Amino acid sequence: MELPKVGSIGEYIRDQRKQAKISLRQLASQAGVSNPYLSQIERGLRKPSAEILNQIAKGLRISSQALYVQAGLIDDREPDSDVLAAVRADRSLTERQRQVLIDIYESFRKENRAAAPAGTEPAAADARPWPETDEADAVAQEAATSVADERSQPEPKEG
Amino acid sequence: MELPKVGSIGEYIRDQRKQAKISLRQLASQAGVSNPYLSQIERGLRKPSAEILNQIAKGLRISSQALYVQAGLIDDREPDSDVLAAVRADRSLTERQRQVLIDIYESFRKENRAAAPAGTEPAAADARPWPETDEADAVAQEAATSVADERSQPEPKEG
DNA sequence: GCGCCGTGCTTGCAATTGCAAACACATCCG
DNA sequence: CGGATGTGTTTGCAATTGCAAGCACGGCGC
Repeated sequence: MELPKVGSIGEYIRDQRKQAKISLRQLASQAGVSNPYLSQIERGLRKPSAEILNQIAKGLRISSQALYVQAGLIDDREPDSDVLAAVRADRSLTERQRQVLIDIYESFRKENRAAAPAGTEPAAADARPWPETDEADAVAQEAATSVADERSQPEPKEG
Repeated sequence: MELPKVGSIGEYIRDQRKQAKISLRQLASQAGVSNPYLSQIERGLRKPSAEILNQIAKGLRISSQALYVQAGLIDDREPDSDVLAAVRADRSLTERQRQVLIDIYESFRKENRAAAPAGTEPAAADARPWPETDEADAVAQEAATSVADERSQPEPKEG
């Protein structure tokens, strides 16, 4: 149970690198690791240490935690929808914004439930990076802008 | 220049272990690492990998992130606000979806900061990513910690 | 044709991780 | 006293990390 996980982190890194449109050597340079080693990491042949992981995260300009989670190093047993709790508890959001976030989140989960029946992970290896392609994406982007603009009628912040 | 930093993480682990009132061997057993190796880690003679760190965190019943921060692997002041932490930790999302949610959330907050600077914060961009309102702050803290480690957390060791 | 620069991959190799076994030192019990 | 049993530590050693050097393939200018 040790190598398969490494594979996922490798795929994830490579995916993110492709998304950033940079070469392996370039990322290696920015991350301060050697090119061949990064190559091996991406192909799941090597298991990078936390330090290397952190460097790569910096080179990719993504959160180290995202990488750790992907590497299964933070995957404690609370992967579920604490997101909803956090969103509901976030008072810096207007009611409308909150509802949008909840809506989007739930639509995502619904989507994933349909795609991945039981216990299977999404794996994030959709090869489809950032641009909107799915319905949910488009909806989300639209909702984000439209609702964000709607701040002109702020809510009383405290019921 | 081999292990200057490691000392702090070792001390931290030993400190936490003492606080938990368990022996070195006991923690080693619970964490699934060898006793001598844990001894060396605590004395800063060895630099544990992320996996080992994670296992030790589990053995100590503390959040892995706390250890990573101590190890200087996250010291990068990553903006970890409640919702963001929850979204990042949610493994039921694909990376794409995660990015969308994060993006939307941040755009909301940005809009709100521009619209209602509830307290006139000068440059909270680098210091504390947390909200300003006392109430909101408390709630957010609660949400964040509950997500970060659902189990009991005796003392987060204020840093 | 040839050389040059760009990509990613393979190959040894020093340095390090992480462990099993054994050690030193206490404490407790016969 | 002799011997368990507890603590943390030291000592080799296989396995692994991470790198420098070099390889193979491809595109571009001459």
